[in-house]
Amino acid sequence: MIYKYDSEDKLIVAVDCIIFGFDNEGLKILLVKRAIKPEIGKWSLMGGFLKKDETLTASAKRVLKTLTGLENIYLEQLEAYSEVNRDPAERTISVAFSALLNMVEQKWELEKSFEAKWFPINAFPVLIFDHNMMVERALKRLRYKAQTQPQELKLLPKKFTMLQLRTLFEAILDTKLDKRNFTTKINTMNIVKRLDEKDMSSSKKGSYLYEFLEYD
Amino acid sequence: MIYKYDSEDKLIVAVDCIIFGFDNEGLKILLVKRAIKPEIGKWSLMGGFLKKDETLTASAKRVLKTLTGLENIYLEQLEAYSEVNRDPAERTISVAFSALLNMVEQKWELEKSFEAKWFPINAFPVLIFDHNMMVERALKRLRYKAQTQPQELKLLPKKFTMLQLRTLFEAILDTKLDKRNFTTKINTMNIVKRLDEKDMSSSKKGSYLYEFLEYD
DNA sequence: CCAAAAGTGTTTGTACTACACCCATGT
DNA sequence: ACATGGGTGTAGTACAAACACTTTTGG
Repeated sequence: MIYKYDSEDKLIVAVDCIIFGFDNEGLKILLVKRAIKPEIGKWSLMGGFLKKDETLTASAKRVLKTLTGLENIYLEQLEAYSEVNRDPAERTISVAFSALLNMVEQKWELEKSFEAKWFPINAFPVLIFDHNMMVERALKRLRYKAQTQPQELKLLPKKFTMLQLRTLFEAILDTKLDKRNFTTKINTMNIVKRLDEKDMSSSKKGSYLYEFLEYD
Repeated sequence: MIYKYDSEDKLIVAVDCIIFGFDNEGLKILLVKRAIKPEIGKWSLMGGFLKKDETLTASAKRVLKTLTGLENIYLEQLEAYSEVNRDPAERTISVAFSALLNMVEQKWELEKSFEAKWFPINAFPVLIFDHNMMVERALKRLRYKAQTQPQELKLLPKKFTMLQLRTLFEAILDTKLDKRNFTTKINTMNIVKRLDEKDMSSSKKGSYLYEFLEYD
C-alpha cells in the first residue's frame, strides 16, 4: 500500500549553475542570454527545471552538459532560494550549484545554440532575479575552498606550474601573494607533487610542472 | 502579461529541522515520533511541507513554532536532499535547517500533542528516510560554527560560566579542552564580557558569569 | 582547617609574514 | 654576455599547545 501527501502544495523546482572558469588571465563566470520569458534577452545563470524523476545534482549536471557537452564535472550544491516572488512568472524555488571548468586545456565547447559568454569575475552584468546573490555566495564558497581544500579547485589543467596555481589563488582571493611564501605553503600542505617535467613555454629556464596528489 | 512555465514538473517540497539543545550535560537532539504514514511511529526529525506562499525559512520557523512555541530562533539553511525515492510515499525534496535551543533557562515547552524527546547526540536512534545524513551534516556545520563564530551558538543561557561554555565546546567538538588555554582563547577573541556577578551554585568560591557581546 | 572548584602564566613549537638574490638557458 | 623568468632561505612575530599551582570560602 502506498501513502500520498495529497493535500500538500506542489511547486516548480529549478537549478541554477554558477560556472567558474580560469584561463591564466583571471577568474571568469559563464553567463547566458535568457531565451525564455520573462526577462528574455537579459543575462542570467544557466539554469533548468528539476524533473520528477531526477535528483537535483543530476539536474544540474544535465544543465551543464547541455551548455558545454561536459560530463563528470565537480558540482557542488550551494543553497536553495525561495523568496515567493523571486521569479515573477510563477512561484519557483531554485537550488544553486557551482561548477569549476578549466578553460586552458579545454576539452569542451560551448553549445552554439545558446548565446553564452565568459565574463571576468569583477566585471559582469546585472543578472535576472536573485542570480547576483547566488554568484556572491558561490564566490564566498570558492574562497573558502581555496583556503581549505585547494585540491578541489579543478580550474587548472592536469599539469600546471606554480605560477599558474598562484595566479589562480590571486584571482580567487583577489589579492597578491608572495611567490616564496606561496611555494612553501603549498609544499607544506602536501597536496601537489612536482614532476620531472618542465614547461618551457614561458622562459628559457623552464618551470616545473606539478600535479595534484590523489587522495582516497 | 504574465508568463508561466506550464509544462514543467511540480513537486512537494519539505523542510526538516535538526534541533540541537544543550543542558550542561551534553549536546542533545530533539526528535519526534512520526505521526503520519509511511513509517508511522518511527523516530524522525521535525518536518513539514512548504506552502505555495511561504519561503523555506518561514516554513522552517513555522515547524519550530509548532513544536516548541518559540519564535525568533536562529535557523540556518543547510542543504537540499533530493534522492528520487527518499520518501517512499511520494516524490519530495527536502531542505534541512538547523536550530539551536537553550535547554537551561528554557522559555518554551514541547508541544504535548507531539511525542517529542531529547536524545544525547552520541546515542540517538536510527531515523527515517535520509534524516541521519541530515544530522551528520548539521553536526559538521555546528563544529565549523564553533570554530569560527562561537557567539552564534545560542545554546546557553544569557549569563553563563566559563565552565559551561567550555563544556559546550567539548560537547560540540567531541574533545577535551585545556581550561587555561580555553579561557585565554575566548578572551583574545573578544566575544564575551565578564560580569561582576558570580554563580555560587557550583562551588564555595563562585565562578564569574559571562555574556556574549552584542555586535552590530 | 580542609575539601572542592575557580582562577591564572610560562615555555615551547609551529605557522605566517616580509623581504632579495642567484640560477639556468636561449638568443 | 645578457636578459628573462624561475627558484630558493632567513629572521621576526604571532598563535597554539602543554603544563601545575594558588586562591577562595562554606562546611
